[in-house]
Amino acid sequence: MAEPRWLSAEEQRAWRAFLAAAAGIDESLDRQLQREAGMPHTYYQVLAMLSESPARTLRMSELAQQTWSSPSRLSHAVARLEEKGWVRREKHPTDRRGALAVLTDDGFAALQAAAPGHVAAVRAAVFDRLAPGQVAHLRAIGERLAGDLADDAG
Amino acid sequence: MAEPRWLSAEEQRAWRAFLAAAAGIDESLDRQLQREAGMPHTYYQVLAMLSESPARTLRMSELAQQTWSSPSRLSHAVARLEEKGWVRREKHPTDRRGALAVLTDDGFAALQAAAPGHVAAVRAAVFDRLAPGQVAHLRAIGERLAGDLADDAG
DNA sequence: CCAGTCTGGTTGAGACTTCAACTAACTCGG
DNA sequence: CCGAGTTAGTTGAAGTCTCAACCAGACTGG
Repeated sequence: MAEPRWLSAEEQRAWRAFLAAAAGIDESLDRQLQREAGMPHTYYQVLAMLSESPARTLRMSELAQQTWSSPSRLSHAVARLEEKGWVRREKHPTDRRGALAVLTDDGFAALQAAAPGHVAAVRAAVFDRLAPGQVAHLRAIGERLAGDLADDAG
Repeated sequence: MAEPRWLSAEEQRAWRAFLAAAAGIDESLDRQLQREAGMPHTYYQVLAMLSESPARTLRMSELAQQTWSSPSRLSHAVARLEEKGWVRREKHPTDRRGALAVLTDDGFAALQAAAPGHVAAVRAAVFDRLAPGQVAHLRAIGERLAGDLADDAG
């Protein structure tokens, strides 16, 4: 275990700025959605992904990947959304282990009702604050950081 | 309530990339710290901020601001850290409402033990993946997004 | 000095997430 | 066809976070 490579001053500043930004954005979006739509941001993402999928249906495992959530988290989330009548579970037609999540009409309506406020919040928290060229920078950086981390056995 | 300004295709891509990146980083750091140091990332930040403060002491309200956490969250966190013997509460000398959080020697030791693994994880998740100029971009973007959101009464 | 208000901080309940354990079903070699 | 290993998904307990309610001390105007 050699001396670790600490962050440079420039990296430190970038890192803290990122942490502050991420915390602020997260909190602001979660609050807005909770207040106006009665759901956390993660649940909104579930509904949004389903709404864009063919037949508004997605297999649990795919939905989990697309919302960057663990199987367990998604399972709990779908259970909650089912109670609200926004999502319904169906059996997978060929793989009998599988489960499908289907967005109900009520769920679609809830999503539509929540969407305008949510985009407005995203604009307020992010895009209204960026200088013109920075959207492209953000995308480039995001895409580099988004790849899967192979977890090295520490 | 006019027609909302939806995100452009470019904004959409940037937004999704950001969400994926933030989710991935968060999960990876939280896991590493939980595994190797027995604490979540938020608690690490508390210890880190205290360690950099004069007398390793900070008023609760300031500590909350510096870790971007609500008073309630911080209060719970400090309670937990107190159980572990890593932080101690003291009374504020002049403002009798106030409370101070003090990093104990054990807490400092725990932080030192956790730090190398944590920086390594930050490097792996962030800085090792960025192209040379992108650290500056990340900082610039982060600083713009970090400012407080005045919450408009929706 | 006192009432009203504001600020600092804590608390408990409920909601969400994680982790580990588990069931069920698919797959593959023999 | 059987058994081992893998994949899909769920569950319950424990941990963390949010929200609203709350207490206590500080400040302000009369």
